Amino acid sequence: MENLSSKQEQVLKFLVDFNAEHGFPPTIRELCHYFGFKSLNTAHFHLRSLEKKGYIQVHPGKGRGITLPGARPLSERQIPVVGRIAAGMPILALENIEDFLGIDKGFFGAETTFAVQVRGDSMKDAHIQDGDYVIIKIQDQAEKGDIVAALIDDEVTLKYFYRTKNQIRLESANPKYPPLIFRKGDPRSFRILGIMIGLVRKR
Amino acid sequence: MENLSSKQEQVLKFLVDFNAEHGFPPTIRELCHYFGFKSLNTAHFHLRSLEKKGYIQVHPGKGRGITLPGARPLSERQIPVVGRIAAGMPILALENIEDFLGIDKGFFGAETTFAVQVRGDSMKDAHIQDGDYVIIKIQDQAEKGDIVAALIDDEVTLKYFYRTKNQIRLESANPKYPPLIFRKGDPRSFRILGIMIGLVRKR
DNA sequence: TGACAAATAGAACATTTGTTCTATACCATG
DNA sequence: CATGGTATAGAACAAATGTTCTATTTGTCA
Repeated sequence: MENLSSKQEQVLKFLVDFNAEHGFPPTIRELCHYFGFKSLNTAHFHLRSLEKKGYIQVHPGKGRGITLPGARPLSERQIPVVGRIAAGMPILALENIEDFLGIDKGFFGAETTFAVQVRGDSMKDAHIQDGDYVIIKIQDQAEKGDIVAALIDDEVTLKYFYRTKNQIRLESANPKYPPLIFRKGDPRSFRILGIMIGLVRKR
Repeated sequence: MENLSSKQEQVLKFLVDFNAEHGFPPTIRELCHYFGFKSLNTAHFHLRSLEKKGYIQVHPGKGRGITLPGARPLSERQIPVVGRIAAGMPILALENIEDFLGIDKGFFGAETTFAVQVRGDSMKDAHIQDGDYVIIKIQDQAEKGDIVAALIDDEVTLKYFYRTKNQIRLESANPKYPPLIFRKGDPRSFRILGIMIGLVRKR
């Protein structure tokens, strides 16, 4: 992105601050007033410069029609909670999404993430409780020892991942549950959805 | 807060969505258009109702002058991470705040919250790991069995809380650590900061 | 020095946007 | 049945806001 002059930076900062405080952007006149400009055109000019450099979006003719970066639809900002995944569906198909967590994507350090709510105590030795939301970074590869979300038939499971030459082993973090072993030709469909990068617990 | 009629809820949702998508609130006419209202007054009326019930703020005379609930400066929206607490300081004094978690206050169901990052394994049987952020709702009372954040001298500690007639007992969730007992006249200063209502783990 | 971008001023004008007043209809509740 | 909250329509008007055009100043860079 092109660099900003110091004045332009000040203007951008004002826009961001104003927006954070009021919930809507300032008018051109408010901008003028804040900086003591005596001409509307001065403010207008700065807005156009900022737009040309890609820092903001100006919507001609609309009052307070300024879009600042970071303004995206809620559904693109929050982490979706995925329930049962219909066979063949992409993970993030709307049909699979039960809810959203009020947490910015990116908070956990990855943009393509989803969450699953854990049921049962099969991961208790990894300090994952019944009801916890586990944050999964979407990727189809995993390293040994990763906690992965895997899709077995149309069920999402959370397990430790291990692989040897000719088999994949999924282990629970609870000795009560036996490991799941997949060899070539296993009739169950199997797919890695992603690896665990975080956890959220309410209560 | 007063309850909303279903129509009012729809309007509020539209306001929130519109704002998230564009970065500024809609005009009354845009509201009309979206819902197919044929009179400006219909939209105007809904805005006033929502304001009366405390869900939004309308700024008379200002174009797109609607402030939605989540519109506050970042520092007022995010959960502060508190480190060491200087003696006598209020918990949320700036001096005590190390960082912010990119999570809306209120996500965990309480407005006055803070987070502490857990060190050590003293709460491991409660499925709380070294490095986890524990979300604390600020209050100076606790019930037996609550996990509380307590200030002992100027150190923040996380423990199970129990009290009997004449003593307070703080237990770890790890048999390795002995309980802490407070009786009247204990030379250490003691204060409950709040109770645990959530947890966030990265990695 | 000439060219050019950044910054600013002033003013007229066109649009967009909010306000207010008057009415009507429906529904629940006492 | 009267009352009050919710929901809606229509219209005239007032205020807020964006647009555009013309100029001037200043500093940088070739």
